[in-house]
Formats: sequence, C-alpha cells, structure tokens
Amino acid sequence: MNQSKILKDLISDNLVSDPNSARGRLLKEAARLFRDKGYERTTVRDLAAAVGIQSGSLFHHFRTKEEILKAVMVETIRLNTALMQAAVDAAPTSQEKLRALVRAELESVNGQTGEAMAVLVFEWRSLAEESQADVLELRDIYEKLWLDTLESLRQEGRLLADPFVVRRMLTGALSWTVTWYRPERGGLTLDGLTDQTMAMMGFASAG
Amino acid sequence: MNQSKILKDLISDNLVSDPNSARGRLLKEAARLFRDKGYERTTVRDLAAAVGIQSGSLFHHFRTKEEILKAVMVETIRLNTALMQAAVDAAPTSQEKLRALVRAELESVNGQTGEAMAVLVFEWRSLAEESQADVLELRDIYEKLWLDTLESLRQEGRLLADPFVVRRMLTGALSWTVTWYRPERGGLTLDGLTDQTMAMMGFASAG
DNA sequence: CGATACCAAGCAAGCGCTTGGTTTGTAAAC
DNA sequence: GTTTACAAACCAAGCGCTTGCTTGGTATCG
Repeated sequence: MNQSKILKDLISDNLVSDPNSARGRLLKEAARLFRDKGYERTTVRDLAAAVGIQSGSLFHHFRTKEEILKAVMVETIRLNTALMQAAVDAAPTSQEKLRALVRAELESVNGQTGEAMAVLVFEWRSLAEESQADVLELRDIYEKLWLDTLESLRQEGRLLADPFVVRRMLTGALSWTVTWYRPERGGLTLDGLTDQTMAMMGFASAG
Repeated sequence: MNQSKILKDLISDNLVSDPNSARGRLLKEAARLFRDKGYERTTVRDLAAAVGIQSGSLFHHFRTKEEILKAVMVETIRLNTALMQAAVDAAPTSQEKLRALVRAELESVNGQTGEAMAVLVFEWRSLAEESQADVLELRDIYEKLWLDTLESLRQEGRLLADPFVVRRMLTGALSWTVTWYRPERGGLTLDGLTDQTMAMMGFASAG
C-alpha cells in the first residue's frame, strides 16, 4: 500500500482533512506558522490572513485557537502512525524494520509533514493538559511499533542498550534533525542520513 | 579543578551572576518559569512575583523581557562550556573524553542548570535574531570540544558515522532526556544513562 | 547626599473571541 | 427553468482583557 493510498483512506474515514478543503488548507498554514513563529506568537489574525479570510471567520471552523493546534497534532500523528505501520510491515528482518522506522520518522520530520511534526515537538506545552492526554494516547500506538522492533533486536543480541532508553534517545535525535538537516545543501539525502543513524548505533548499511 | 571552583571563577570574572545576588535569583526563577510555562506565557508579572517585587521594578535590572531570556541563555552556555572543558581535559583517551562529554551534557541538562538548558533548547525562537547570533557564537566554542573528540574516535576507527552528524544526533538525544528522564523513579542514575548512551553507540562501559 | 532598589499607578497596543448581519452554494418545490 | 428555502461561509466592527513597559515618587544605605 503506497503513501498516497494511505492518505486517501484516512481522508475518506474522516481521520485527516483533505489538504484541498478549507479546513485542510488552514491546518497546513497553521502548521507552517506555528513552526516558524511559535504558537503563542502566531495570532488568529495571522492564521486568517494566511488563508485569506477575516480573523473572526476562523471561529466558524474552530471554536478556539487551541483547537487548531490540537487538530494539527492529532491529524499528523494519525497519518504518521499509518505510514510507519506500513513501513514496518513491509520489512522482513528486525534490523530492516528498524531501518524502515528510522527512515519513516526522518521522512515525517523533514518531508511533507515536517512543519506539523516540528509543532508536535516544540509546541507541546502550548496544548491544554486535557488535550495533551488525548494526543498522548494516539502517540502510544506508534511508540509500540518502535519498542517491539527494538525488543527483537535486543533479544537477538544486536542491541546492547535498553529498548526504552534507545527509543527515547532516537526520538530526540531524529526530531532534532529538523533544526539542522538541509537536504538541498551538503548532499546528504534522507537515505544517507538513515545510514548515518544506523551506523551511529553500530549497524552496517545492508543486512 | 572542581565544579564549584569553576563557578566561582566565572562569577568573579563577571561572566555569570552570583546565584545569591538579586540578578542571579531572578535569572534562576526566570529559567524555571520559562521552562515550565514557556517564554511567551510567562509574564513580567509572573517573573516579578517569583522574586517578590513589583513588575515595574524588573525594568530597573533589565531593559526588556527579552534581555532576561538572553541572559539566562548566555550565562548557562558560559558555565557549561567551562564545565565541559574541564571534563574533557581530565579524561585521558578519546573514548573516555566522549564519555565525559556525554556525562557532562546529561548533568547540565538534568542537573542544576537543567531548567536553563531546557530554555536554551525550547525557547530558541523567542530570541530576537540579533541575540541568536550572539548566543550561537558562544555555542560554537563548546561544539568544538565535541567535534575534536568525535574526530579522534573516527580516525581510530571506533566510530563509523560522520562526526558532524553524530554530534547533532547526540545533541537531540541528550537534550530530549529532559522530557522523560526522572532519576527519582526507575532507578536509572545519570551514570547509568551515560552507560546506556555509550552502549547505544556500541561502546562498552569501560575502556 | 547621592546612588541604588524599589513601589503604585497606569498607558498604549495587541490579544482571543463575539456579535449581528451579508453573501454564496445547493437542492428541493413549483 | 425559475423560484424558494436554508445552512454554511464569511465580513465588519469592536469588546473586554492582558501584555510589556513607563512614569513619578519613596525608602534604604554607605
């Protein structure tokens, strides 16, 4: 199942917004603005101007500004969980599953959903606590993908450290790439960066 | 040279504020508030209340709110650069230097200066661009400590990946610990966490 | 006496959000 | 095929509140 098929399925199930709809376009612009300026520094007037409406009209689509932030986060997690599940399913061995997860997370952080992923990392505290709980629940689903894979590697003796700790280290390391990785300069591709990540853990590129 | 000696030297050189002075206490509280609530959500009234003065009185010590944020960051970097330099100097081999750096960064992120380090990571965008440039200059000094050490390991054939990439991955991984590492529960000490980090990269605990 | 540290009061600007009313899209009713 | 009906989408205006910061004056202390 390819990526655009996965996206379409989620859209028709109403789990993520169509990027062409009014709501979808707003969420896309919101993610960009929240990443660039931060949630607090982004005003509802900024958001409205980005999609060409008046600030008051926003509240026809969302009840509060925070609801917009939450929607950005929730839809992003839903999409990336589906993509990661597919990536894991397609890989045969544990090591290849790990590589597929690393590659998929780098893709989500630095690719199409990059803006929204950065928001997820850096604007977490701007979410009200109740909303945080909702989002955390969704996040657990794809964290399990990682832990299962790392646990297998551990049992195969190919991983020396604790899977929990490794996953959290990788979360930080991979999320952080958004602050420095620029594919357009330096010639490092996402595949190359995936190789580097695996190499850092002592895994050769193939096998 | 032990840690409190390093701190005292910096204080007498006027490079960091004495934690007992009015300025030092304010910066400490500011770091805590900025980490807990974020820079934007922290008001000058919050800051003033934390040290028991009126909000207007703050502007006797700092010209703007942003100047407080910058001071938190600058003083933290100065202190940690000195601590890391000492840690590197004391370690004989490259691998032990790396371990010392990891340990020192974990200490700075999760120990005394933890609040300020979290601010450095998560409130970066709230700094005006000119201030960012100033802080970046300071940061380069201690980044060089890392790169020199990683370069040595690379040349010794004990590191497979690119030192630049590894440093950035480690920056993310170690900074991120502030979001999950809780020494009081789980029984994982900072030394244990250091071991885990080294193990993740394929280095055994000793040697 | 002069500098340092503070207080009490408040200003101008910007914030999220509300309000009452108008346009637009769509589809049934005639 | 025009008319009617109605909800969804939007605008123009602005309210009430909070924000960073200023001002003019008062203790405190060497």
